Amino acid sequence: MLFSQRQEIILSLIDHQKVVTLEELVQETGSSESTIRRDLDRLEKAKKLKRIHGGASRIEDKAEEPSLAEKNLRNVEEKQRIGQYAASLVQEHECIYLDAGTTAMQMIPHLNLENLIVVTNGIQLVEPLVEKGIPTYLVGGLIKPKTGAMIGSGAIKSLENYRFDKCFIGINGIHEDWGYTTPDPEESILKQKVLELSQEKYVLADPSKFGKSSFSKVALLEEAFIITVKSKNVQLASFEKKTLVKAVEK
Amino acid sequence: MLFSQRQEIILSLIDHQKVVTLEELVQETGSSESTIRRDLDRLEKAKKLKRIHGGASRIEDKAEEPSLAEKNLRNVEEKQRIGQYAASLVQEHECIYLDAGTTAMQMIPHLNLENLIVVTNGIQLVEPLVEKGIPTYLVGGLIKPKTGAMIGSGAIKSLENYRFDKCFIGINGIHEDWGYTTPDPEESILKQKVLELSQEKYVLADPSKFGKSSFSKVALLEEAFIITVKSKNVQLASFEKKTLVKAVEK
DNA sequence: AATTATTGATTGAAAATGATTGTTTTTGAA
DNA sequence: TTCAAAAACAATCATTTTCAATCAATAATT
Repeated sequence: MLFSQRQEIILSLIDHQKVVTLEELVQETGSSESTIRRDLDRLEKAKKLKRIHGGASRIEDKAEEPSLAEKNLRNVEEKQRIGQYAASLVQEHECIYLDAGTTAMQMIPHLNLENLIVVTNGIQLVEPLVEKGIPTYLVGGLIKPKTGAMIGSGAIKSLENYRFDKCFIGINGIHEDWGYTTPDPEESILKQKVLELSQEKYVLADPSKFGKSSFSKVALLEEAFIITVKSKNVQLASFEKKTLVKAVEK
Repeated sequence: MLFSQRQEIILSLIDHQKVVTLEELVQETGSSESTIRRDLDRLEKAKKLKRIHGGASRIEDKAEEPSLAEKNLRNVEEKQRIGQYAASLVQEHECIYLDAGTTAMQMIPHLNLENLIVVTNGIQLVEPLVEKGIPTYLVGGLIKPKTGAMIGSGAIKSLENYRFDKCFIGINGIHEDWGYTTPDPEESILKQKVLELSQEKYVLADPSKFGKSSFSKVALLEEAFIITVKSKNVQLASFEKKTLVKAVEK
């Protein structure tokens, strides 16, 4: 059996059950213990999993899971800058959509406007919004346990009651050819619907998202504007040909 | 069994019930006492829990303030009893509605069923539900800042996608003549809709609600069953003439 | 054919486990 | 309160499991 086949088995098992024993993997692949160990070594170096005594476990890219609460504290500063700029685009009397996730959440502290209405699908955004005194609508639907985002057909249906002046959505990958992508198809559909319902469309993404592409396609580059921060590691020229890109200073 | 698997069991138990005995953990994991002790040592060093004589307890990080809903700590014990009994009425494969508010929330710890689906309009209920692994749908709509409940026409519309085997709603006043009442007309309409969509209808109310009536009428007494606790201050006879009343022991 | 990469088996070392020990803490009856 | 029995504890040991390192055999590449 080829390494890539085994890798697939290993990662899929880990993905489904969080931890997997060496023995299970030997069973499942028919390979020897030594081989599996070597595979695990490689996959650990590639940061695809974490080796533990007796097997391997899923990589928890965040230090700890504070239940549903705020996590993903990576690139906070960048996200704050993006959020600040994005918030400056919003004007009084507008109705805007904020996507679930940390990036759009960073806009909230800077939303100092009267007569603003916010719609979101992220439970985490509700509390800061309400505390700011902003009238907030939450999209209904099934709750995605990991992220506290609303998804599913109920959420889509729920969305159709609204129209937005502007929407601000987060994204996992921005690729020159493949456009905006995200890992969860359910979320992808929702984002598409939001874009459809909005006059002005903004995608918020820190530089780490550029050049990457994820499983599920949301939209083409030209279908939304991009807000990001300047970074020497990312060449924006090719993206700027297709859409408006605002890169704020660090 | 691998350490990480045990860790998960241990932490989840502690998370749910605050303290856990060594014996319980031995039972639950099938590992020996020695092993569990060592696990607890490790987890204590990692600040994931606090060891106590006989087991371990949750680490009380800091004052968890619910800011959005200053939790109504009145009559907690009574509400717990009511919640416990109400939860015992729920069966597998059912789809139930839980009203926003502390009383219905008290049902959650006792909802130990497989294949249960919960719909709620209370944001506060989401986290405990999700942590229990219960598939949860949140009604969409406008958020009522004080209570974190979803209200308004959007919520009503959002509700119409569902049908419930049972619903459990909280109420502010139960009056012999005026029936069930609540102060907020918006909430009242929502509760009416929920009752309409449910097969079996339960109103949860501690004894302080009896004989009172509030601004907005939800339904007549006979339109729902009542779950409360026994109290010498309340004469239930007149209510029992009109509907089924279950008064659990204190 | 020679070289390189991958594999499975073997080895002693390291880690984890369960049982046992004697000690400390808790409990409850005097 | 005091004291003895019971329960829970940390420390230690022998056993089992898992580990990394090494080696020879096989497959792929040059």
